Amino acid sequence: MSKRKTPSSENNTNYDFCEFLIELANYERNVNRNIYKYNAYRNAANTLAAYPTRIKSGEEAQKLKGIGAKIAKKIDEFLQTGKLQKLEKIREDDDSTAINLLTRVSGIGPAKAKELVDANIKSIEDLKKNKGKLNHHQLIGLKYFEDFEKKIPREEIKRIEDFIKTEIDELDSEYKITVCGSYRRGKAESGDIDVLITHPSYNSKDGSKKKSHLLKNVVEVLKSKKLITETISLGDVKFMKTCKNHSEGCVARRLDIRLIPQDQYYLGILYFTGSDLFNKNMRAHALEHGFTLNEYTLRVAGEPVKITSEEDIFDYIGYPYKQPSERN
DNA sequence: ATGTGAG
DNA sequence: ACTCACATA
Repeated sequence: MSKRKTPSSENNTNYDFCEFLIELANYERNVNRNIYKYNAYRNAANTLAAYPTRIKSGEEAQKLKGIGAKIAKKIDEFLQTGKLQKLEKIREDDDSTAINLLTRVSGIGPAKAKELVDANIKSIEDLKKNKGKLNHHQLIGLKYFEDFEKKIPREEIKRIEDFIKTEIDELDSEYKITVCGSYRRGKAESGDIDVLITHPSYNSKDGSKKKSHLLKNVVEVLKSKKLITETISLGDVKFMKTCKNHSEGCVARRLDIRLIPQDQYYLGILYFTGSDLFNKNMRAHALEHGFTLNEYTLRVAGEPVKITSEEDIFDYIGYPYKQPSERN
């Protein structure tokens, strides 16, 4: 999974326009720190992505909501020349490419990247010479810069899954463990490993009770067994770190472990299995039928519905059940 | 309390 | 879209 989101893609006759608009949007956000222009370009891209027919001129596009004279002009230029002067310049610009590079380091976002570039730190090499400017998370991102961009083969995740299940079962057999994300959707490779755990003693209703030890204990075991080698962050419910798999030539991986209250487990699994687009569509369907669906609860008229399986959620909102592999 | 970053 | 963790002030 990459850090940047690329939304509008398939069966979109205006895909090429959307592409350059999104590139411009990212430039405005990451380099100029102008969130308004960013939103304007994103809006325009979404409008064009939803438009059923091929746009033939800027004039035609300008009739659409969110597209004004400036974007219309760019569409004309793109139609006539196949490219944009402005984008060509941006792609050549030193600071702009440096910011795009630095932003690929986990923990470095647009703000930090800009700060670094302003201090004339523009490459991974420069970063290594200026570790003092980085926080804990960013240091790990730098250390494993290459590793974290490598995809994780399905078989490796499977081995890690089995390992975690075995070790945790030994710790406390009442834990339930599910590996979600694209792995659960059956993909041959994934960007990271997303593990959801729950325990019968942890319920969203017993509120104030601190249950963080349930997550910490798991992390401790996996640390002692050398699966977890570094911790990026460790909160009460969410935990991210890197793990090394000895048999895989020591590539560091991102492992994300979340503790979910038992009564919200299936909603969590649904949410973290994705895909993003699938979730979006399913939530939209829920809304149309008077439900609200999020990561934690399914509600009818504000009242939470009791869920005891993933199928339950589909049943309640009248959405045809889809196997994880059909949610791509 | 606020900004940042991740997912 | 929304929430969480962390680092500052």
